[in-house]
Amino acid sequence: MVRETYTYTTKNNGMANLESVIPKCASFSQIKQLQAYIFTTGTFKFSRARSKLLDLCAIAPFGSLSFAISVFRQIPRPLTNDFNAIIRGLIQSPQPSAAFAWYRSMQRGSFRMDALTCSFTLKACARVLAATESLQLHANIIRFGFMADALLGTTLLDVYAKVGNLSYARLVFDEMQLRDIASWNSLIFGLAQGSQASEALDLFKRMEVEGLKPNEVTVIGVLSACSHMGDFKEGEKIHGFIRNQKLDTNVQVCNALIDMYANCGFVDRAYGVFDNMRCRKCLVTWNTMIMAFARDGNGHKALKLFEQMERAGVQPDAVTYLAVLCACNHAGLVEDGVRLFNTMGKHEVKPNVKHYGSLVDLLGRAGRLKEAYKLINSMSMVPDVVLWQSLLGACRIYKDVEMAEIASRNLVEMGSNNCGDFVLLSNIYAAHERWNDVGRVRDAMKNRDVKKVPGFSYIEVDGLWHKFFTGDKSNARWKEIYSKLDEIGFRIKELGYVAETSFVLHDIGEEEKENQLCYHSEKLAVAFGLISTSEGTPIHVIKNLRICGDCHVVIKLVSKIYERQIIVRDRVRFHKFKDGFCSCRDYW
DNA sequence: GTAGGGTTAG
Repeated sequence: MVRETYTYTTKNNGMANLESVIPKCASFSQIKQLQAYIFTTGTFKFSRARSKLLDLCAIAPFGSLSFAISVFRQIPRPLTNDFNAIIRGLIQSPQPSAAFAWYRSMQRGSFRMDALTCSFTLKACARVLAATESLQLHANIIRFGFMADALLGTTLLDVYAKVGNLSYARLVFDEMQLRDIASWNSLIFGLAQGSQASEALDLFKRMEVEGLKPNEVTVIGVLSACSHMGDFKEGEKIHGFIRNQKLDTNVQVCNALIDMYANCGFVDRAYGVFDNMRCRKCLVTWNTMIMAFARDGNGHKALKLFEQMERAGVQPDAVTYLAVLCACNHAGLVEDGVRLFNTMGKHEVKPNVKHYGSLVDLLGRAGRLKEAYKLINSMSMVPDVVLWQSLLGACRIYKDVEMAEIASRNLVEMGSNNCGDFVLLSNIYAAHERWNDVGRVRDAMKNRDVKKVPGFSYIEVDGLWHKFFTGDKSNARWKEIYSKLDEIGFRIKELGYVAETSFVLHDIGEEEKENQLCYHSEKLAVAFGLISTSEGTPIHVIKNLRICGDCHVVIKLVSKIYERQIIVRDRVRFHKFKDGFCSCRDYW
C-alpha cells in the first residue's frame, strides 16, 4: 500500500506553503493529514486555510461531507466561509435540503451572510425544486442589498426557472441592472424547458435586436426550444447562424442540432449532422442519434449504430440501453430486445425501472404476458406506474382479464388516478362482455374523480402556430375545418371505415362517441393542414399525448385519399403516414 | 476575510 504523505515546512512562510498545498490534495487521507496538522499546530484559528480545507473536504471527488461537518463543529467561532463550504457541499449531497437548516442557523446566530451563501443555498433549492424557499431567499437577497450582483441574479433567475416559477424568472431578469450573456442564456433555457418554447425564441430574437452576440450555450438553448416545438423552420435558421459563427465545432451544439432535426421529424437531416461532424463525437452524440432512429421506428438502423458505437470504443451507458430497447420496442424486435437487456451487466450498466419498463412493454406487446409479469416480480426495485400501465395495455391487446386485474390492482394501490388505466380495464371487460364489471369500473371512475390530461395538437402554417383541443372551435377557419372533416368522414366510410368508439373515454351514447372521435385534436390539425397548405406537401402535426387508435386509422386513410404525407409526432414516437400505411406498422 | 459563485446537449 502506498502511503501518501506530505512534508510540511514550519518556517515563517508556513502559512503560505500550507495554502498552496491544500489544492494539491489528491485523496481523502491527505486531507485528513492536513487537517491533523492544522489542528496540532494551532493553525486552525487561521480561518483562510481552515475554510479552504473545509471546501475541499466537503465536495467530490474524494471529500467527505460528514468529516467536514465534524471539523466544522470544532470551530469555536465559524466564519461565513466555513458555513459556505458546508452549504456548498450539501448541494451535491443526497440531502440538499439540509442546506436550508444551515442557512437558518446562520440567520439565527447572526452570522454574516454573503452573496455566496445565498448562491449556494439557491442551488440547493434548484436541486430539490423548493419553490417556497427560493422566494424566501429572494426576499433576503433584496434585504441584504445583493441584487446588484449579476452572478447572483443569474443564479436566482435560473433557480426560479428550474423550480417552475417562470414569471418570477422573467421578473428577476427584467429587473437586473446588469445582464450578461449567461443571464440571457439562463432565461432562454428556462423558457425552453418550461413549455414556453416560443417565448424562448422571442428572447433569442430580442438578443439580436439589442446587439448581443449569442454564444454556443445560447444556440443550444434555442435549438432545444425548436426541438420541443418541432419548429423546423426556426431550427434551420439557427443552423445557418451556427455555421456562420463557426459554432459547429462544439460537440454539444452538434448534439443539440441532431436532437432538433430528429424531433422535427427529419431523421435524415439529423444523420447528416451526425455524419459530417468536424468535432469528436461523444457518448451523448451516439445516444441522441440512436434515440432519433428509435423514435422514427427505424430499429435496425438504431441497432446498427449501436454496434458501430461499440466498435468505436465508446462505452454505452444507461441512456444508450434505454434508446436501443426503445428501438426494439418501436420496431417489434423482441428477441433483440431481450438479448440486449441481458448484455447490460457486461457493460456494467445496472438496469433501472425504465429499462424494465421497456422490456415489459416489449414482451407484453409480443403476447408474452406471463414472462413480462415474471420479470416484474424479479425486479429488485419497486415497479413504477408506467410499468403496470404497459402490462395493462398489453392485456388489452391480448384480452387477458386475469393479468389486467393484477395490473389494475397495483395501479390503484399506487394511487394512480389515470383515466386511461380505467378505460383499458373497462375495455378488457367489455371484450369479454362482462358488463357488470364494466359498470363497476365506470362507477369507480366517478367516485374517484379520475384525472384526464387534455390532449392537444398543433401545426405550423406560414410561420404561424395553430393549436387545437378536442372539439375546438377557436380557430378563425373552424367552419372550413369541420366541413373538411365531414368530407373526410364521408370518403373514408366509402372505403369501409367504421369508428372504433372504445377510444372514447366518456360515458355517453354511441353516436355521440363517434362525434367526439371525429373532432379529436389531431384530426382537427390534419384537416386544417389539408385546407391551408398546397396539394402534395407534407403535413407535420405534433401532439402532446399518444395518438388515439381511431385517429391512427383515419389518418392512414387520409394519407391515401388526399395523397399527402402526414407526419405526427406524439408523446412517444413519430408516425409517418403515406399511401394508407404508417411507419409504425400499427405496432406502437 | 486576495478569491470563490451564475448559463450547456440525450
